[in-house]
Amino acid sequence: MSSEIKVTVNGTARAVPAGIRVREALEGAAGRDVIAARVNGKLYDLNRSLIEDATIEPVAAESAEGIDIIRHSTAHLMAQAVQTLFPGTQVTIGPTIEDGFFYDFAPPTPLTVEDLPRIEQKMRELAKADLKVERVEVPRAEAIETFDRMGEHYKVEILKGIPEDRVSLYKQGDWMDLCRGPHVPSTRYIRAFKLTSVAGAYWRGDEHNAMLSRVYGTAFASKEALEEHLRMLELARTRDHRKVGREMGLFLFDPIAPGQPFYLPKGLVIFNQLVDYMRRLYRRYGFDEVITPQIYKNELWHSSGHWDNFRENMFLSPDPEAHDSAVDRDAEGWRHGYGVKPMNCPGHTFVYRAEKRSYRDLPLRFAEFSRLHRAERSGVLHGLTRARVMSQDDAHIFCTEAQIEDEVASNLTMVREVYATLGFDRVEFKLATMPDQHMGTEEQWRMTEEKLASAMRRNEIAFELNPKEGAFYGPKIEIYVPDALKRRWQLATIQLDYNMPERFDLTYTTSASGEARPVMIHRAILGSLERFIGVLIEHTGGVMPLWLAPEQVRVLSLSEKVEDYAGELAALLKRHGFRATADIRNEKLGFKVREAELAKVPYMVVVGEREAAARQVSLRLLRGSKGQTLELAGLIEMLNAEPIPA
RNA sequence: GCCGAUGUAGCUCAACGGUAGAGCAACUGAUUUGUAAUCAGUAGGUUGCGAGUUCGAUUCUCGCCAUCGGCUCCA
Repeated sequence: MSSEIKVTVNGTARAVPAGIRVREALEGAAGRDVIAARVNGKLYDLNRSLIEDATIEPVAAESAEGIDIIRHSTAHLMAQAVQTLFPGTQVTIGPTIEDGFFYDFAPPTPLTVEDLPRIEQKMRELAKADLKVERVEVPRAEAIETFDRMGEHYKVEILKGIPEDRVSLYKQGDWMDLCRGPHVPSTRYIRAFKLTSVAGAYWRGDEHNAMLSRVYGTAFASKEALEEHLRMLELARTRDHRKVGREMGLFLFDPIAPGQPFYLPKGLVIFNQLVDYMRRLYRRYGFDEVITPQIYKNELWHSSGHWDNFRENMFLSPDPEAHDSAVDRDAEGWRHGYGVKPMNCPGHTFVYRAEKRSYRDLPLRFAEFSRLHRAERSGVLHGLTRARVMSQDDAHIFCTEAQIEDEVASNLTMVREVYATLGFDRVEFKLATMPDQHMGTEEQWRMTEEKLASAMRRNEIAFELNPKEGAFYGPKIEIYVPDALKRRWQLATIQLDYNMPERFDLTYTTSASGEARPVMIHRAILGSLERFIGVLIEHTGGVMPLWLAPEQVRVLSLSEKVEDYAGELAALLKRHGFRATADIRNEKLGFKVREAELAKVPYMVVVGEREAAARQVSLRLLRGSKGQTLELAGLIEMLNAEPIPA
């Protein structure tokens, strides 16, 4: 090894002594905001020594990589604080996540939220102490011995699973952790963080393993960025659909029916408007709507595979006519009993089989909005976004192999149209490919995956791969939508299914008078109406476009004298097809305006004696302009001009 | 289901080992109102449910139910 190496920074190469630290090698390029560096493409600590020629790029704290490093270092800082405060606590893993980090601990007694302020305080002390973060490489066997001596059994288990002979340890003060790195040069670089919650989490995500205490937190390069993030979280809290739904009188939940919403009149307006919208699209895109039974004999679920794969999530009932309706679900009474459908697909195969199908009939597109019930485990319920009953804008397309691409392409066009209409302007697509457990040959899979990819390319859709995440019966396109609060939701999916047609022995007559098996495409665009409405409420904060607004116009009367005029106006608006009400209560205008604003009524129409005399209205828009005076015809015209998607 | 927390009036919250209180909402009355809360009064609770400890439980303990934050699963 020569005693000099060549480093290239910002395109300028120079010779430096071997063993120089990255920070020194960067020289002037390392400003105060640089926390790490990319060395020959790999992330390095600033404190790490260089032993060979290198091209070095500084990594700024604010960059995506920089923030990730800060979060990881903050997780370490937190672990150090926790182990200092709670002796006997073992550390496990502490990765960064989408907008923060967590660390799983095995403490003598579970951590609680009350512990967070103390932990944060200790973290601040440790950060202030400006502990140098040092990387040490040791043989794996030595690391195992070290952690074993420390009583860190989880770390030992992790180490045993690492293939490399040498591993890196990070030390700060008297604390040490196994870590790939890189990290900030010293704890002083960690200045903007907040611990957000504690939760139980299983070791390695397996419920058979020990329950650990997971502490979530977040960290940013600057206090300002942290505060911005906390503001977003606060906004998310105020927009929580469970809260907004109650305030706006859209739906309610009651312990008498866990996980199932009671749609109140106003909430059902939104539901029905969405369904109507999809029905209009179905006419244009060639879908036929059907309604299939809600409750089937369990023979169906045996055929479809749901009995084996989905039974835990189904509401089952013994045969009410059986003499012995045993409570044991494996007993005969249950096997020959009934199950409430959790999906529409098996039912649709019967619609397909209603006639002998020919290639000329295909593609057949059956849509259904029926309610589906799934016995979700109690701990996962979450308002409308995770319910036990839902209606999907579900459809199953039966087509030939050759038609797959066209059908998928057409549905992708529909997906984009729907999301653009509903105000989700960014949509992300992923292609989930063959999982390890799958039916059919690898060759078939590659071919059909290519069809899905090609359909996306035809729509000029850029997509990522989601390797091995397809269903066992076919690949799928996963569609993600980020909402106004920067959270990603998966609502829509398009899935190919070779399994269901097989199980129900579906066939069609080919042009050569032969028999062939159709392919089934499962697809939903809004996904479940319930979840979609929940997401829509949080996306919009409850402020709906006119066509979705439960109450579109509210006429606010100024005094008893114009009560009749207000009532007449509301009636007129209703005749024109609008959802209008009149607020003729004995209250001041300011009070009525406030209530209409809180109810998020898009159009407020104020009438006093002036307006009544001239047969006009004074218009106020939700969170917008006020005081515009209009003739009645002008008002109707204005309302009619609002877009209603077709 | 598992871990942690919570459950008091329709809603938001207070109280506390000694017969539960406020604001908003509701109802009644006064006020007749000009673009985000007019005033006064009335009514409203087996403190989630069930046990236990105690002279006495909303308060302490246990079980159940539900909810919240996660795990897991998924639309």
